[in-house]
Amino acid sequence: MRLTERKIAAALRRHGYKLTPQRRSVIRAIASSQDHLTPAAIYLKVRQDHPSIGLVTIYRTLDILVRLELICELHAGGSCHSYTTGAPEHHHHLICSNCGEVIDFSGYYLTELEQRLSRETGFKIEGHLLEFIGRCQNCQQND
Amino acid sequence: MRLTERKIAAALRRHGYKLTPQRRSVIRAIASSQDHLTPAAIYLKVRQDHPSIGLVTIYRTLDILVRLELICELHAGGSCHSYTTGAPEHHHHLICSNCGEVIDFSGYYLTELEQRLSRETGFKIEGHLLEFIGRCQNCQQND
DNA sequence: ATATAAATGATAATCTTTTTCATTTACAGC
DNA sequence: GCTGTAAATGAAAAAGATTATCATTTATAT
Repeated sequence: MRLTERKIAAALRRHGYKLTPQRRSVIRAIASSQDHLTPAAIYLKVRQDHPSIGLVTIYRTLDILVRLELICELHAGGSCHSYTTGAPEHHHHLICSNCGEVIDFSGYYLTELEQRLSRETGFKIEGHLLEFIGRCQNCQQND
Repeated sequence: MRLTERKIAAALRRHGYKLTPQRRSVIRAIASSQDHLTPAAIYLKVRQDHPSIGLVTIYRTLDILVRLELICELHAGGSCHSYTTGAPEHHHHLICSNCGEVIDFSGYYLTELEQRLSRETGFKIEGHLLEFIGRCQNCQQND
């Protein structure tokens, strides 16, 4: 279950940030997309509503949204620095290497492995990054 | 078990690439470091041996080494585009969020999860990215 | 020793991301 | 509804990161 535009906007306000039309538009761009978008791609989308928006505003908004964990940054498949809508619960991603579609999956926990690592290395584990990359059904057929 | 400078160099040659002093030096920079280095950091290190080396050579060498899977690219902890020595077997990384030390761990397989995802989504899974981030023992003490 | 394809470094071009700062705006409080 | 104020925006430029081009150099097979 992905966060909707409404929920992201509400969370922004709840944290004391102003809800400007530009920010709304950035959120909409991300929330309305099945796949992950780079800052430049978001910029292009948002400019349809706000022709005079600056790329800076995109970067600033993305920073905040990532920090509040309302959107996720993806890494697998060569595309660092691209973003997709967040989700309220702990989850991971499955990304299509062809079309970029992102599927969330939850219910998988790395607690045991985390404990093993902690025990064996003395690390105090703070987080992890787990992403799968593959071909979605659609892209398999059209090959 | 990490690949040594020797092994990486040998593998390069085996794949038909020339073993230049510059490439040797890039490999040494990465292999001799406990943690992960950005292209710029590698550039600085290598310039001690090769004051006239170009940053381009660093990028070109990194490209090749990644493609041959002789070095790994790290993503967790904010530092995309940084590199550490590869390993001959399937493994994952544990990265210190403070000093950047990288620990490899192996013996963990995601086959079951992979099958579940494949079954549930129809994706043909090609690979994955699993990295943990945390504080190493040293950095926990010096806080 | 030599020929040759591959690799290098200098330079410039192209992105991408950050800084700075004057102007504008969302919204809390009245 | 107004209004004051801190926060947000956009323009412009600076700073960083990455890639392209090309003449020169070099590793290595023979």
